Amino acid sequence: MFPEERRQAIVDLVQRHGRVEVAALSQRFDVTGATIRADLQLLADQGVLVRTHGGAIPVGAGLHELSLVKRRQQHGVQKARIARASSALIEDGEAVFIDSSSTALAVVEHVRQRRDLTVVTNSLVVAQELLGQPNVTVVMPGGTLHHDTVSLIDVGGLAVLQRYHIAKGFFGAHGLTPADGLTDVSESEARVKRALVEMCRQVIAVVDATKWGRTGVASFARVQDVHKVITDVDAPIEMVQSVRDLGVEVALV
Amino acid sequence: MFPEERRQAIVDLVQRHGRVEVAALSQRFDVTGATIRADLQLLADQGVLVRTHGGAIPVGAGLHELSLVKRRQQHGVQKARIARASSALIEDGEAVFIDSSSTALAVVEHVRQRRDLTVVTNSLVVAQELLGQPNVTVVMPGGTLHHDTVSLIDVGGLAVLQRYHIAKGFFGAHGLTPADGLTDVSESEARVKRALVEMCRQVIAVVDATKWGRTGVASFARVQDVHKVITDVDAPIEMVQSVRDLGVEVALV
DNA sequence: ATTTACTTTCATTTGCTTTCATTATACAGC
DNA sequence: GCTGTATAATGAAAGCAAATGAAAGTAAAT
Repeated sequence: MFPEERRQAIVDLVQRHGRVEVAALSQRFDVTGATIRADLQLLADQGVLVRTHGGAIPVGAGLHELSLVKRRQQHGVQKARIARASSALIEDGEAVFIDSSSTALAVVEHVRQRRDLTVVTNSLVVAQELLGQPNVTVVMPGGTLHHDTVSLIDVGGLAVLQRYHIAKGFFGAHGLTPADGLTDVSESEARVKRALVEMCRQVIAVVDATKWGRTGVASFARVQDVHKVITDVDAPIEMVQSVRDLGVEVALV
Repeated sequence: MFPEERRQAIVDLVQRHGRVEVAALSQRFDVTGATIRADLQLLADQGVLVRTHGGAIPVGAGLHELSLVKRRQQHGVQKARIARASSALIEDGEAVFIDSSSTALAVVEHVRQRRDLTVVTNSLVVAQELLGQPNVTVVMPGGTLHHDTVSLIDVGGLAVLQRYHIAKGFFGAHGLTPADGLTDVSESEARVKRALVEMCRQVIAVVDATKWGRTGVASFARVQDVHKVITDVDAPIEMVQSVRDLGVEVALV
């Protein structure tokens, strides 16, 4: 059995059974726990499952609200810094896109002082945050509501955005590597982002240090498609360098 | 059982049962109180529940509660009755439209028990309420966010809905008269509703008694376009009669 | 000869329990 | 209504066993 097959089998098991244990898996596939742990690590990095002590559970097992709150709290300081640096790029009167990642969400808090802004977003949370900001026009694409990310995913719904000229797009990501570019955990999510990357004159990636070197299941932008990466100082320096070598500006805040 | 699973189960319990006790939880999961307390601490820190002496109680999700409170302020009893009667018309597996009026919003509360429902709505509040209902697929049109009604208004964005066959549409209104039909307070709002009336096989107007005889600035449906009016017993009887004379079913609840 | 897949070893971390001093709650007596 | 006391809940600290990640080693494939 190839490692790939084993990993696929693990994914199947965790989906179908709701949980897997390291010990059980190591027995079933006749490998040691260390190997299983490596597999689980890999799959967790890809966002396919969630690692626990002693095993793993499927992604999305937790309430969406829980995960949103959780994600919002994690790395709060770095996110706030990244968000502040990002919002400094926004100019009055522009149209910008803000995606449904938690890092991009943090950008919203800083757009309050801008005037006559148009914010395009597929995130209900972003839209909600901007409600009651009379200086900001919020535009949303149509689509089906995705429970985990609280966002609309449907490429067909993007047609309504055609007439807007979006100056800058702020994209979060599950992972960022020089080779795979920006990646996300689901193909459907990635499909929308891919289309939106096309529509933004400038693509700005907002990713904290933990995202570097991680690869999700679906990529939505190559590094060359990105105009600017905003990340924090903990980002691995050699990876930052190779992204810079590809001609992309990387800001460490 | 993994710690994550236990915590998830605690969240489920506190949501469903309204309260949990440390002693009961520690017995149920076969761990000591100290462990349960640590779990509750963690969940309380995340804002998922509120800690009390001896246990915990649920916390309503921010806007969720807000909208609930708001909704119950005015004509609560009538609206609830109208909503209950309306939701009785919905059948499992259907696609229905629910608009952004407060009366239509009340219908949402009753769709929880339906299976495999598709709800089309341009209201962020409706979408929000249905989040976390795995049995309901939420579809939204694209558009610009209207601050007052918290809804998306943009006829262009409706294209994404073309492929859905919407069985029933529940429309609130600012006013209803035999002559002017259903009217709303803004032309832009009415324009969307007009298009949506076209798309629904059955148009159901949900209006409390105060709406009868009132006319807003823009009408979005003639009385003949409506298949059913659901209102309360306080509706002026002679006006109800003239609507019935036009061949429209009027239910007084 | 080099890469890939895996195992073994081991110091560290995690999750949990137990113990204990402190604090909150309930309620009986005034 | 108040107050003191009994009872229960709490958080902190210490201890323990299982799980873990990192590193070094082994074997097979290319």
